[in-house]
Amino acid sequence: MFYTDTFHIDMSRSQVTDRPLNPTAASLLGLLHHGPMTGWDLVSTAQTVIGDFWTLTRSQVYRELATMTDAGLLEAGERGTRDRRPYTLTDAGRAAFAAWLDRGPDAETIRFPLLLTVLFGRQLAPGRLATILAERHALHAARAAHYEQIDKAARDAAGPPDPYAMAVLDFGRHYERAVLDWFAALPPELTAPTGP
Amino acid sequence: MFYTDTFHIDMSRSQVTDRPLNPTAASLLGLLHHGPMTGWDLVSTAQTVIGDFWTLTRSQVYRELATMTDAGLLEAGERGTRDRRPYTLTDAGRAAFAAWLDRGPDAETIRFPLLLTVLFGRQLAPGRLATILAERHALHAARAAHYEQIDKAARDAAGPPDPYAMAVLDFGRHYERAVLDWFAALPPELTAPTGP
DNA sequence: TGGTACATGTAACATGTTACATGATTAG
DNA sequence: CTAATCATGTAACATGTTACATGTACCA
Repeated sequence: MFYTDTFHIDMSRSQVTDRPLNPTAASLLGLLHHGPMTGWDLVSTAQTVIGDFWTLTRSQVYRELATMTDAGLLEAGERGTRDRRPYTLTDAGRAAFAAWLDRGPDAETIRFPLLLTVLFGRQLAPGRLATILAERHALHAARAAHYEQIDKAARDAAGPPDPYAMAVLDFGRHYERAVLDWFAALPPELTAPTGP
Repeated sequence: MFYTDTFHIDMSRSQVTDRPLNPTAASLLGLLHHGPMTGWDLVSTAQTVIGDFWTLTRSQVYRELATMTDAGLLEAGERGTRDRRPYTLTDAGRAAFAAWLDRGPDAETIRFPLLLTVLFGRQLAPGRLATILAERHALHAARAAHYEQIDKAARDAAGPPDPYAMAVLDFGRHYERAVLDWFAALPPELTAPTGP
């Protein structure tokens, strides 16, 4: 096999212990505080809970679970039906998460390809930029509406909402509203369907 | 040497031609429309022109320049003083850039580690989240002020400002203002220095 | 009994980051 | 002539993405 003879891979995995967690791995640990979950569960939970401001893929999740298990931060349970394998936090995992959380966040990275398009927009055919902007605008309007809807649902729910989760949601609302405002403030030269 | 016997690296490089450009590579092509530049020039130019919404590192730039040269999108000039090596757009490079630009932008990715910290904030020691938030707030306030300053300078400059560049700058202003608004709207439970 | 949704994982590759090595030019 | 800055690049690694392979359980 190709995999079994790449010994250095296992070496690097076993060294994970002394490297600081990455935010993706840490998030998985954070989610596992609610109880054992399988990779599948984690992917879908993460998607809904942090998916709006943090992307992760299935592959990544399984990889992080494997390395964190090797590092002793997680314990893999017995495979159940459909090969479901629950992962449980260990004390080391809990400690690693607490340490990560307390270190404070890194700076955010915004990567907004639309701004590259705008910056180089003069080189597009007349009207093409306007089309692109209109498409993007529709997308952000939909997202903004989506957030408002979630916000309303959370407010209408019984009992006081979790202020931490609400703060995160509120960021999404502010962000999308800012993007919409920006669209609205664009000069007609850029948004005119016939081009500048 | 280690490098010379990894033949497959050159293979993958030569296949770059038929894969679509990535936004980082495309941006370099975009910048090179103003004339030949060296890797160093590109790094510093990119830093100021797109650095606020697109990160790139020196290593990345040199790598992209090498692969794009192999793919025929660029032509490497003679090394000048201090080994400065200017890269020039080829017609193929111009065409590749135009095609990339016309395809329209991908969706943006926002990765905001602070939101992870907030989401898991309940697990921090009392007051710690408030401290972190205050630090971040200061940082964003500074950035917002910075943008306003650039905006003012651009407006005061002689001649009409480039509407494309202004639109990009304006996004930065909207974004930072949204972040500041979000901070201001956070509930006291999260921002109280003694913790919730 | 056959299709769809569930579930796990590897392989291969693309992109991003950090650290290191080397040398040229310029200012003092 | 020496320290700071300019300039290029490789090495090593970390992270992110896409495609592929495999099999299970449920439901019509």
